[in-house]
Amino acid sequence: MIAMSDVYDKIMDLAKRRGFIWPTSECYGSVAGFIDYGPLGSMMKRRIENVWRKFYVVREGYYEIECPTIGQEDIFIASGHVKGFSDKMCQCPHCREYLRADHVAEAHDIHNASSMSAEKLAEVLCALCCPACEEELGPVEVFNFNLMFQTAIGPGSQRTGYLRPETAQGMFTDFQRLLRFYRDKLPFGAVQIGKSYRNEISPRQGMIRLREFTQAEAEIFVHPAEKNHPAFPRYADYRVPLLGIQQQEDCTEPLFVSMRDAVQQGIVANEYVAYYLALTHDLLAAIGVRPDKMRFRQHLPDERAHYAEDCWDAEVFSERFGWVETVGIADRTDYDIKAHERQSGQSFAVFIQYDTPQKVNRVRVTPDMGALGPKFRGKAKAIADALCECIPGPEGATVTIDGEEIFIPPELYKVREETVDVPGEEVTPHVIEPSYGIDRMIYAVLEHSYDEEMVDDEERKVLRLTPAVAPIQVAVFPLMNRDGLPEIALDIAEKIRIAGLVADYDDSGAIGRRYRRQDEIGTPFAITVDYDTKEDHTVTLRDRDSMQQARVPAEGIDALVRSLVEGTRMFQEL
RNA sequence: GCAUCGAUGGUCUAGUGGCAUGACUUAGGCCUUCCAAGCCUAUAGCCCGGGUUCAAUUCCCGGUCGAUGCACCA
Repeated sequence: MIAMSDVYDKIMDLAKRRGFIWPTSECYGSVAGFIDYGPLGSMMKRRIENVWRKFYVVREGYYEIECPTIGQEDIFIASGHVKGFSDKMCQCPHCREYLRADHVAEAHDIHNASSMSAEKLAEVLCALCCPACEEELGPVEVFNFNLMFQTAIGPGSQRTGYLRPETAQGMFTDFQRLLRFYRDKLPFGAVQIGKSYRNEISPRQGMIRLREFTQAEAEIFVHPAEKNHPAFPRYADYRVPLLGIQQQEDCTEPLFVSMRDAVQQGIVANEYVAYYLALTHDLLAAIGVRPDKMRFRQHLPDERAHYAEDCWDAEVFSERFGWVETVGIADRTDYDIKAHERQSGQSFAVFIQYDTPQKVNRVRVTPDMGALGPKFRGKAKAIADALCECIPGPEGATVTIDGEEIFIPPELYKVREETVDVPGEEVTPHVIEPSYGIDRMIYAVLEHSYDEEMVDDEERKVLRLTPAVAPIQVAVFPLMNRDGLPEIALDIAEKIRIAGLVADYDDSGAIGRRYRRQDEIGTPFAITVDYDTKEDHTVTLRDRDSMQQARVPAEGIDALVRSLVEGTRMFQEL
């Protein structure tokens, strides 16, 4: 193994040269925080997204939706992004440093700075010194820097729109439609894979902090009192490294426990969260993130959103960036749904029918409108409504209308005690949210797959991508570019393409060079047509990782490669 | 955003106030019977804008991108 000191540089160099990732619009000089996926990168990204779909859409049955990347202001008022997704900042007039206004104040022992208004903060800051240049700040303007990209919808008197900072809101705003789609039953889930946007102040770290990035998010709506995942046994014995609050406080190694134990011991809040911790571990491993470079870190109480019951980040270790948050898994309770109910004025409740209707005794007041009407005239309706809500005493009932207490004698209404059937109840669902950063997953896979080794005194660069995510699954070569070999090879490549795989045909240069080209872009298998092929209709099949070759019949090679790519057969068994 | 440093074909690199090196890669050809062999040929470059100068890739200023530190990271 060769020293991987600057593995990031090597990967980004490879990614640029071979068409995985490019700086965006290079002819105009690029923009930080934006990247282009080249031909191989796009294919790899699509394949990673498809692995994700296999887990969430196919297996979990949470169907995918697709919402606009631009949303109207109400959405983000409800979500809290308009107000909360911004920082109060100011600029030092002396050194022109941008400062977090509340942080400066708090550094000078001024409490509650984060809850102060901009005006109040400016007042407080006036007498304080800049932490950068130590000059007195004096009168400064405190302004909000919102991390959302703002835009205008339509011409003329325009409505404000924002580029979404997360895909999640689409699942919330479509909640009522989704509920009907799933025929009014909990639990159900919906997912979305798409672009999100955050106007980061200073994006660095290449593709780790982007201003436009791809998220894959699932919102799973569950009954608030039923947080046991129906398929929990699937992962009950699955073990993942958990860096809980306790381990972080004690600075100890992650616990390696089964999901069953994690829930029983109260490390993880409930089965749902635990289930998606395990599923995430499973999924990341399936795309090629190394299990020994993965851990799940629980949010500490002060970094967790106040409404979140439990929150974990899947972190992936990078030689360059250390532990990188790649997936967030949170129990967001009913916060989002309640917020959209308030903002939209609509009910997002779910009516849950009981197995058998419950018998409930209750007192029912029936106002005698024939008597109330003539007596109270305009107030009669309000009094009648109030009577229905109150519990009358033996002497009569007292209701309050517009602050005025009115006594209603018993002869103006009837009281009946009755037993009614209550068929069910309305609940506000809780939301379990696994949220994946696709771009970071891609980077992690590239970094964990990159390898160098010496072969015959030459450095061999190889991306050990799992076949499930490799952009090109098989290469087909004629050993010589003559004697009818290219025709046979082209024919094989065509058959493989018909079988649904991406095959790269290459007849240029020495055979070893062609193998190396494919090694560098992670193509797991290569087929070479040689002179024996003409005699006995066999070809060599070469395995990228071992560089071993097997002689196999040309007939059926398409099905064989397909099963190798799908993992139903292994090369070593050939 | 601030400070420091950097930017030469796709990649790595030499060098310069006056015709810009070499290697690798790539493409075409010759050769070649399984892991970057060899030979011939070709393509391709001084980050962008302004200034100084007869002349700027080179010097100066501004910007972009990248690295590092600070700040920021719901």
